[in-house]
This record gives sequence, structure tokens and C-alpha cells, in this order.
Amino acid sequence: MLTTDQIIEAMSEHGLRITDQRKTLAKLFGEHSGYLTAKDVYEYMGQKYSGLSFDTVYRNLRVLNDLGVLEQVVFEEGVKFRGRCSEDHHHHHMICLQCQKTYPITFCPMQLTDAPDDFQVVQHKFEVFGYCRECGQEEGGKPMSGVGAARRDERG
Amino acid sequence: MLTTDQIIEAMSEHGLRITDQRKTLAKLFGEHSGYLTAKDVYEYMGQKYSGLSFDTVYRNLRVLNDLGVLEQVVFEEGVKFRGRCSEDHHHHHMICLQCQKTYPITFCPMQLTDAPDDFQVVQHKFEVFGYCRECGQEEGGKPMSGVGAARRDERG
DNA sequence: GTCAGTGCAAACAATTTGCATTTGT
DNA sequence: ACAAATGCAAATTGTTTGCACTGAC
Repeated sequence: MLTTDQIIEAMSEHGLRITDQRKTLAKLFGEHSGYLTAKDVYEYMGQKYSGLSFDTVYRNLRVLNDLGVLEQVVFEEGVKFRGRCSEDHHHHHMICLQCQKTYPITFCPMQLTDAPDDFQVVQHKFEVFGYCRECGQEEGGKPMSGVGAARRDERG
Repeated sequence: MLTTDQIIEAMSEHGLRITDQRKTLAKLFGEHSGYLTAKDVYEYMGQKYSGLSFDTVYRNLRVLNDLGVLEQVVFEEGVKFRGRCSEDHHHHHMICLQCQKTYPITFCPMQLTDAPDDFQVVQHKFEVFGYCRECGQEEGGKPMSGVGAARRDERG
């Protein structure tokens, strides 16, 4: 995962202006490894900027996504964002349904998949969903403990 | 894939009324094997029913989905529907980016994936995207069989 | 000082809901 | 006949856009 500073630097390198909001956004994705919805981001940022508007959040998420700093993924429940994986080799993810953290899977099923010669493969997606150790099998799990919860251990 | 008649029967068995629209809808999904958006369905149905409204399309898609006759899948470009696979064993799909038709993959990568003991797997998704023989790499590939064009949109 | 970034309102797109009317059974 | 299905309008939710103002460089 990119650090807060790396994210800021990436923006700077591309001639983007480093506003206070963007610093906060960089910090959010630099320190939080799970997937966040635009709404999550809005709520987190909203704590600091009272007059915050949704469209600015969307604009910045888009900018960071285009810049390759964030990855945008579509889930059943909607679109979510997270800092780009720093692992440079191809990999897939296990995603915790509770806290949204992801864990890399180095194994890629594609190499073992027999594609008929006449099907020209362009892309593939392999995702495993479940509960990580911390979220375990607790029943009435709360819906993602907000953005504030500090997370240790970053990987993929 | 379920046939038109099987779809109608399923509706009937569940006490749903077989309206003209629903017959047409059954025919559409009974004869077309690719994924369709609500809009695709609306446009197809609209040819026959001038006063057709979008909400009825949505309602019926939902009904058929709840009934298990259709499967609803979320793609990058949005939600799509297709007749439920009749293959009763677990499988995955190769999906043509052009015509949206799907081809089953019997191989399931899950059995080969090492989930750490502390990650409790609940679900997984494995999808391969590309171009089928018919759609090949032709540029302006032919559109879907009359139901409306599928958008291309790819990256990575 | 300039031009990119922001807030605001308003536009859009996708999907859902309330209600009066129509229609399958 | 009666409840379910439909059409219409309007509400919701998620996301984008036009424009005047503010602030980073």
C-alpha cells in the first residue's frame, strides 16, 4: 500500500495542487487499508470540513483513481475505493465482509484454467469473501467500524 | 438454461399471473443466453408494448430474480440479468465482452486456494472476460442479436 | 495574479414506491 | 369479482456538471 506521503507526492508530481482536503484524503487512504465507499470518505472528511460537499469528494476520488493511486472496485453493494496495492506482481484478494480489509492471494487460477482456443481472454477476476480472524464469526457484527479504527498490518 | 416454457411454468407455479408482458419476458430470457441490462430488456419489450414503463420491467426482473429464474450479476458497467444456469454443479463463467454470452468453466480455483485457517471463507467469485470465437477481435463486432448493443469498456 | 479546486445547485442516471386503473384467473 | 399487474408520476440514491468564488503556487 502507498503511504500518505507517497500519495501526496504522486499528486504533486502530476501537477495537482495539494489542498488541505487532499492531504486529509491522502492520510485516509494512506492509513486505512480497507475498501471505502464515497459516503464513508465523505463522512470521514466531513468531521474536519464542515462545508464539505459530496461532489468534491467524488472529484478527488476520481482524480486519485485516474492517477492510479486508488483502485476502484465494484461490489454488489456498490463502488468502493482503496489505496493501490504496492505488490507489483499479479495477485488476487480475500476480502473481509466485515471490516473490508483485504489479504493477498498469490495463487492465480488463470494459469490453470483451460480457455478454449477460440476464446480470447482479456481479463479475469478472482475474489474470495469471508471473515478475517479479527472479525471472526461474531454474530451481529457492526457494519464496518467507521474509518477511524486504526489498522495494523498492511499487505497486498 | 431454462426454456421459455420452464420460466413461464415457474411463474405459474408460484401463483404469479401470466401476463402478456411476462410471456414476452420469458421468451427473451428463454431464448437469449447473454447478460442483459434492465435497459436492454426495456428496449426489447418496448418494441411490442408501446406504453411500457420502466418500473414494470424492474418489477418483473426483480420478481424473476427472487424466484430464482434469473440471476442478477453486478459488472463494472452495471447490473445485468440472464436466465439461471441449468448446470446444477458449481461452476464459473467466461463472459464475452462483446455479445455478453457466457461459457461455463467447470474448474473451480477455490479448492486449490490456500485460505489461512483464520480466514473464514464464505463466498468466492471467478470470472474470465474476453472475446468468444464469433466476436473474435473484429473491430466493430456485430451487435447482440437484436436486443441492443452491449457496451465495451475495458481496462487492465 | 492565475488557474486549479471547492461549494452549491441543479442535472443525470438507475432504481423504487404510492396510487389509480386494468386485467388475469 | 378480486387481487395482482401495470402505467404514471414522483421519490430515492448515487454520481456528475456548470458556474462563481477561493486559495495554492
